[in-house]
Amino acid sequence: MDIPSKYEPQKVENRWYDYWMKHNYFHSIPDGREPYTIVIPPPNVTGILHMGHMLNNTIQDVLIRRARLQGKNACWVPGTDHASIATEAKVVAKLKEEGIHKADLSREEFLNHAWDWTHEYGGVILEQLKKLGCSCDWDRTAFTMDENMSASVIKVFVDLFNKGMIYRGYRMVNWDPQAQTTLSDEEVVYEEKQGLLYYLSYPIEGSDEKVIIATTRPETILGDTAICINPNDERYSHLKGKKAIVPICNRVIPIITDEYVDIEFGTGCLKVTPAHDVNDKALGEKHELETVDIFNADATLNSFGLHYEGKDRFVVRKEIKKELEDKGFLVKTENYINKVGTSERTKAVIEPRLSEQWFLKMEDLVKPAIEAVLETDDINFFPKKFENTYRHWMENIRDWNISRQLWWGQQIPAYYFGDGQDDFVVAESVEEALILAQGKSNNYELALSDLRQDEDVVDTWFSSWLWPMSVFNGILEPDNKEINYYYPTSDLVTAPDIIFFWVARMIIAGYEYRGEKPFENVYFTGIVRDKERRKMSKSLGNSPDALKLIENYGADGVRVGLLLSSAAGNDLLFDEDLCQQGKNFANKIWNGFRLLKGWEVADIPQPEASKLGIAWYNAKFNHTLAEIEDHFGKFRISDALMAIYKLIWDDYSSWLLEIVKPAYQQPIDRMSFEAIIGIFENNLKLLHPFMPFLTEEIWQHIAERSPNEALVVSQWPSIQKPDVGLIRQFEFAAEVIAGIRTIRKEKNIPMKESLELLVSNAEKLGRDWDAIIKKLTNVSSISYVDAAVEGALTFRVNSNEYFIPISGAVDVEAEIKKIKEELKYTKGFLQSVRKKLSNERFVNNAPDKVIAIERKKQADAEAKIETLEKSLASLN
RNA sequence: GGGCUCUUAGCUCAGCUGGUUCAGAGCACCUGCCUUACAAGCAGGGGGUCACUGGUUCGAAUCCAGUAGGGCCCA
Repeated sequence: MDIPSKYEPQKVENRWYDYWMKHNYFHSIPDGREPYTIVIPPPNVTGILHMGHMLNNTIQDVLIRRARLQGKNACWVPGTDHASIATEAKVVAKLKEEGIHKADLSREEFLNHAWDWTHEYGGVILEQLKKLGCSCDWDRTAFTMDENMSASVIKVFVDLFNKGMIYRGYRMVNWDPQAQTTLSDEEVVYEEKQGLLYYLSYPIEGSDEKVIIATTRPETILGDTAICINPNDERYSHLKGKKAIVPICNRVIPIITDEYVDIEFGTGCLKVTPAHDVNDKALGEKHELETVDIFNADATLNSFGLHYEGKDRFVVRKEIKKELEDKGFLVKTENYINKVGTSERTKAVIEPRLSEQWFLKMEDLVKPAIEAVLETDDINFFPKKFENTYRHWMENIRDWNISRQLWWGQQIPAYYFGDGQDDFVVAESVEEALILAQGKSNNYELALSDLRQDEDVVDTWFSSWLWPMSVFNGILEPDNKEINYYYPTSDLVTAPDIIFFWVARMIIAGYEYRGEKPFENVYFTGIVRDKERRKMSKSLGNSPDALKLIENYGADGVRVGLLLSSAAGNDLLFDEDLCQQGKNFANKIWNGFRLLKGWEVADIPQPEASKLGIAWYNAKFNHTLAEIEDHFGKFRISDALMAIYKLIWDDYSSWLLEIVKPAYQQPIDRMSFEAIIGIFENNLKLLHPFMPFLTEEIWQHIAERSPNEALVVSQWPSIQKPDVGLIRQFEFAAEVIAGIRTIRKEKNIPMKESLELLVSNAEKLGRDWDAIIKKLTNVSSISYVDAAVEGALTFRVNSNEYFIPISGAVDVEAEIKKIKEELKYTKGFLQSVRKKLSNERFVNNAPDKVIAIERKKQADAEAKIETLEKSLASLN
């Protein structure tokens, strides 16, 4: 048959993915087998595949495919989340392009647009995952705004409210004026920005004196309601009890004292603006100050901004500087770098803003979640170092602001029936709300039309924290067959930057709603960076096109490239060369397969070399398999891959195939051939989780297979106890082979020219290895001698000495020099071992095992020195 | 400013509870080879005071303390 000499992934990948889908291999239903479950970290519904997704989902696919091969009931649930801020921002932008303003739409109209958008773009990323080879159970694809998912969110909200854990509060929140919504602390990114420190003078009422304050935000003076000084600051003690006049608006404000003020900072005088700064708000409450809010929702100034009304805060900053300067209030400015909070999503500068919000009390909820990770090890983090991060956050947790001033998401199920602070009820439906409201208000005339539902939606994470339960409908039907079978899930694979947003909260929700962990292990991947260690991002444009990579290197090549360099928990410095390495590997295996395919099989006796080679490989395979299992157990995915890579490239291709390969145009014996096919198939099984397409393609080429014999559902090899002695002997033989090759290379003796080998076999290596040595080095005969051979090139392996007589002059001087060098090194080594052994404290304190090892070192070195000295004597 | 973490070959990283897995891997590099499976390959080779300083120990890349320099998270 005609097989191309290069593997062509583009031609086979779609075909096998379709085949897998057609035969439903990825679909899971509960049965008697052990479940192995992963829920995908739902990507943003508007997202497209980027490097982080590729890494993350490749790892999940490796885990799930391996579990499937191990005979577990593997279930990988895919899906997306509705990402309220990001999606709403995109929809608003798109509508704007079409000349439609959100403000002109009703909630329903806007949501229709958002759903249209979701239906159009929502599936894109999931389709891309298929290109990568992800073996998700697509029948289970979920979306955080699916009907039952939303119903779960509402049910949980009502439940927590009824338990007294959700409350309304007037809080200083992180306000994103662009998205016009609140952000959690975790969604705020602090950036260093070059700004100015403005020194402003405020007149003191009834005197000519002035007081100078320093501020980074001069526009907020219009919201000032006090000046604060430190009571211990003698410079200002005479101002105590007096009043100051705010420039421009001429508001008369008290001068208060509080130790909060840092005497060293600025002038030691602080202007207090309770509506626009968290610390000032605290001061305001303590000293019962007035609160003057000068901003509109979009961060333009309101009527308190006087003649600046309607202008943006940054415009006002410039203009007010000029006005203050003109009127003589601006004393000076200094350059000042301050950390400014910005929105993770919109990049807008965050405005601290007083706002009415819904909060979830965290203090009690967090307790079982802390215990599970840090005390009982019910849940394991890989790498473990993230437990510290987790601990720090959990032990200092603050209440969760769960409301968002958006429309896209689950609308908060609170219904207002009056204007009073407490005139509301919380219920799963408006009908239930009405009954509750009638009772609460004692007004049985209340009608549905009297109820007004809260405008806000809940935070997207308030949906996704239920994900491991809600994808199995475990909230609405807590005792259904699926949730009972699949929950708790097995492994979660995610990036460390959402450890608080998501991982911690899922754990909290899991214990609250099922009394059980949501997953057993959490594997944190690294962050994908470019070669300069910069995080890959759209704005930097340093992220390669994921699909283009797959096109160029094949999905398998990209998967291998990503995994090879991603040690657990370390950031991955992505380099396209890595994908090239993956592609090369695919080609290597492909050609190994071509070699097998090209052989003619005959019923002839099995050569000794092949027999021994195969026995050795089986030992080596099992040895490596044990290593691989160990790596998987510790989530050392890249190490597992590297072990397989070396097994296939070095042990299988470079050694075994060369050992059994028949001479040109000669047939191979049937026994060896069948053994090699079996070996190759086992290799393919180990590799399948990493390179699913290539391995399935070759697997199906090897033999006609029925659908239930496909590689994707075959059986992971079980470990046999390896013959360690065989492995050690092979290593010795390999050193002999390398020795001969080195001599060929040094003396420029071509492979075609056969050599004679003589050996002084002090190590008593079995003669059965001779056949392999001869075959791989083109040695015509191996003879065993007791004394050194004159006129020969030599090399040593341990205390064995090898001689290669060659016609022509052997450089005796060079041989002597070589031996002397070896002798010198070995003697030095022996001396250090002897020193150790003659140290009484070492012998008394070191464990027996260590001493035995040292004794062996000593004996080996002594034997080697004897050999060296003998050969030296024979040369002289 | 607080917490966590890291520093090992040119690059990316292993190195578990101190002792032959102790100085390793892959890539890159150098030198030969177009040897009919594979030049996307084969064979061979060079390369590191384990950041620095001290301590504990019979013994330290590994444990402890300090110094310098990175990174992450939180304020």
